[in-house]
Amino acid sequence: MQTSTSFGEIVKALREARQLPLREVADALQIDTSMLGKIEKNSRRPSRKLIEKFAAFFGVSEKNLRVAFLSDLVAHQAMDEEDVAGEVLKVAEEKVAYLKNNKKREQ
Amino acid sequence: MQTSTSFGEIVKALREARQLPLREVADALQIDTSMLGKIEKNSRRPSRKLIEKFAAFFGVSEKNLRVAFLSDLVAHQAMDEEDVAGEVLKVAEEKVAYLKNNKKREQ
DNA sequence: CATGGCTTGGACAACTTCAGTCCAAAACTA
DNA sequence: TAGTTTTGGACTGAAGTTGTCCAAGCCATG
Repeated sequence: MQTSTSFGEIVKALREARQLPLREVADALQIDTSMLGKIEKNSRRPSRKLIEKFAAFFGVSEKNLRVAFLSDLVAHQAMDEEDVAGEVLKVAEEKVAYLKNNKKREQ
Repeated sequence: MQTSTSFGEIVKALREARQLPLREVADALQIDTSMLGKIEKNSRRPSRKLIEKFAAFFGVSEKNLRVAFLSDLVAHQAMDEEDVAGEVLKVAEEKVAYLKNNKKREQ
């Protein structure tokens, strides 16, 4: 699997590998067929709960799915200012490190 | 200036370095005093237009302010799932590179 | 070509989120 | 104590989102 694969593409690939129609997967996850189709096209976002269901249903790592989903969001947010997207992510990393540190000390 | 400085902290530092009260800066930028106070506390987000005004008013790099602001957003979004925040940013970088590539080819 | 299931996407209502403002209380200064 | 600054609660209107319903398009197979 490529790393630059959107959450929707991953879910679609998993479904097609099992040769299941949207309807069946949607039923299993208790969502609308149309909703699932949109998630696969990245035009609707899965809730965290739904990501868990995907992981359970397809038997894949929930953590990986969460990373795939969140990195989509983050990447697109960074691309809001395309010219500085790379720098934004670099600085964000420093901030994350800083925030994690702070949290530790608060405990 | 530290790199892990929030947008609000930067703005506040700039204002205090000039010894200006919130009111004066707010008037210059044509926003509510309370709004500016909240922006300095990172509890309200500046619009892009406002970021431009900040840069112009304080005579600092607009790009730097945009990076500071967006990286705040991105860092906090990544921290929504603290346990995978680092990985999220790493994958997001790959996705950004990928998206930029795609855009180039489309031209 | 007709019937069936599959996929796609527009329209919509319910809901959530958020910027921006107003106002009053608290904090500070002189 | 008066005047100024800072803080934050409450609120409104605007914008965005979610999840669903429905209809049209698609593509197999009989």
